[in-house]
Amino acid sequence: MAWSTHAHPLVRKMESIVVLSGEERDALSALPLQIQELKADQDIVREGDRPSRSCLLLKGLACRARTTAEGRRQIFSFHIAGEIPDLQSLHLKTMDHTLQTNTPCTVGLIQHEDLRGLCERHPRISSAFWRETLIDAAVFREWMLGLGTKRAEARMAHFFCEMLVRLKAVGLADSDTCPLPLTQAELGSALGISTVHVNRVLQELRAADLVELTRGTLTVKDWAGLVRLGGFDPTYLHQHDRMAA
Amino acid sequence: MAWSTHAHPLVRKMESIVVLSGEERDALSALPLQIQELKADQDIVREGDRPSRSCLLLKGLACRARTTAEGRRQIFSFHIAGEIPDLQSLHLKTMDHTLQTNTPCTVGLIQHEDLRGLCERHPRISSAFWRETLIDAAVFREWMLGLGTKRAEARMAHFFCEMLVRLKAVGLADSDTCPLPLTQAELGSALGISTVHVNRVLQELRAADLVELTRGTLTVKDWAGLVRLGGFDPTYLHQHDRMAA
DNA sequence: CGCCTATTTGATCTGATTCAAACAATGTGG
DNA sequence: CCACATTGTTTGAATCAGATCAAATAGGCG
Repeated sequence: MAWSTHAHPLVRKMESIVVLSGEERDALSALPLQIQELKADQDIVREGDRPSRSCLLLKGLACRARTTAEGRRQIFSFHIAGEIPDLQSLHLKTMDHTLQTNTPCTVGLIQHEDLRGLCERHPRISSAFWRETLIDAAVFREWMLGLGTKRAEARMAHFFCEMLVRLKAVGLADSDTCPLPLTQAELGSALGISTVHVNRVLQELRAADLVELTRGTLTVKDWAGLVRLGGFDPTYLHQHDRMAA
Repeated sequence: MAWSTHAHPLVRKMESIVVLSGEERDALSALPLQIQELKADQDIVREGDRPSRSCLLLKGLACRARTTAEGRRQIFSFHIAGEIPDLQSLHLKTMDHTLQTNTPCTVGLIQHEDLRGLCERHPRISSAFWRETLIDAAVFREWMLGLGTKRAEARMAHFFCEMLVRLKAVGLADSDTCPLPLTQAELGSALGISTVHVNRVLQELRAADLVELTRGTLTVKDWAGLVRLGGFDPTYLHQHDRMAA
């Protein structure tokens, strides 16, 4: 049964994307992982690095970000268990941004040569990885749309929608609440607004009885309202056009 | 000699990324293309479509964009000859944005099955395609950084730098001038600023003797100054970490 | 020429930033 | 267990980048 939850987080994640054969599942499980425990706010790979391995996130929240010469930071994406946020380094030698933890994390480092071998022997796994990076890009575009065209409340609402949907997809959220252990400053860096403004917008959303965000937990009180305000349409996450076997 | 300019635009583009064997070159040249001539401002693939082929741009300027429910448009990227802007549709069934022409274009449509066959038989071509989509994503991130953290002048300066560098890389620009047939409205949709503001910022850049932009031609008069203003660092274009043979 | 589209200019308004300070939590060492 | 330091949140006031609205001007082009 291709749908079984599997102990290995990578297998579980892949099965949410593509139907795996037993052999493929085994190959994924057999990937040598160098497990590492990281504290919060630590860099995993830095801009300019030329890494020889990629990082499978096993536990915790991480993000990709870059800082301007003027010291302004933009967070590009957040990443949760099962994802390989720097899979791109398999094909792009030099990191053009930094991958860092937001919370304490457990990661499994995978040698690029192992990944390459896996991709050679299992073209459909290769395609699935490729696909993952394409979805990343789709999320970037969606955020761009927000940054370029929407005001702060809409961006924040959209962001909450996205995180809830993504976390639900991997079983890390129930229908209306999920962990979201971010400071308002981090939220601001992701949404492209100042910390002060994050605070005020958050109060608005609270006052409108759309969401509650306290001590690292997001509670959605009015999903339909949040979706409307954020202009959220989950198509871009491509969760439901799974590839055939 | 792997470096020769090749008649086939796709081969030329690929050779700027990866060193090709003769066999690989032949396989690329042999791809069946359905040539099509398009007028300016025409949709090539639309949001929601489920295309069975991808579009190789042979001539002209195209862009990917999406429009908000409120009618605001964000351009995500521009594409030039040799690129396959919707290569992603090979692995993401449903289009989450629209690909459209900015100028009259010549395109060559490639069946997905042909691309898949090519990728199966030539894993290094597959990797190079993957890599292309990863560079796309890197460009998205760079634009996000601009949208989220930089002011209008810097964004515009950065954009001009990027276009000049990219066009130079495929021989469509000389050292300080390149075609850039965009209206100020289109420029605004890309940079996330209003048309009126585009005009004013453009005047500033002109007054500072950084660039000239007239009748579809960009002339850079002070490259160093433009780079400084835009905070432009071409690393993210990954032009120089070409993959080995 | 007259039409349409693109550019330019001016005046006004507003979402969001900045600066500054108060306040609340959370954690640390004595 | 409290005092203190640190980090995160909240509030207020002033300012600004850029949007919006409206109208004038300038180019193409059939």
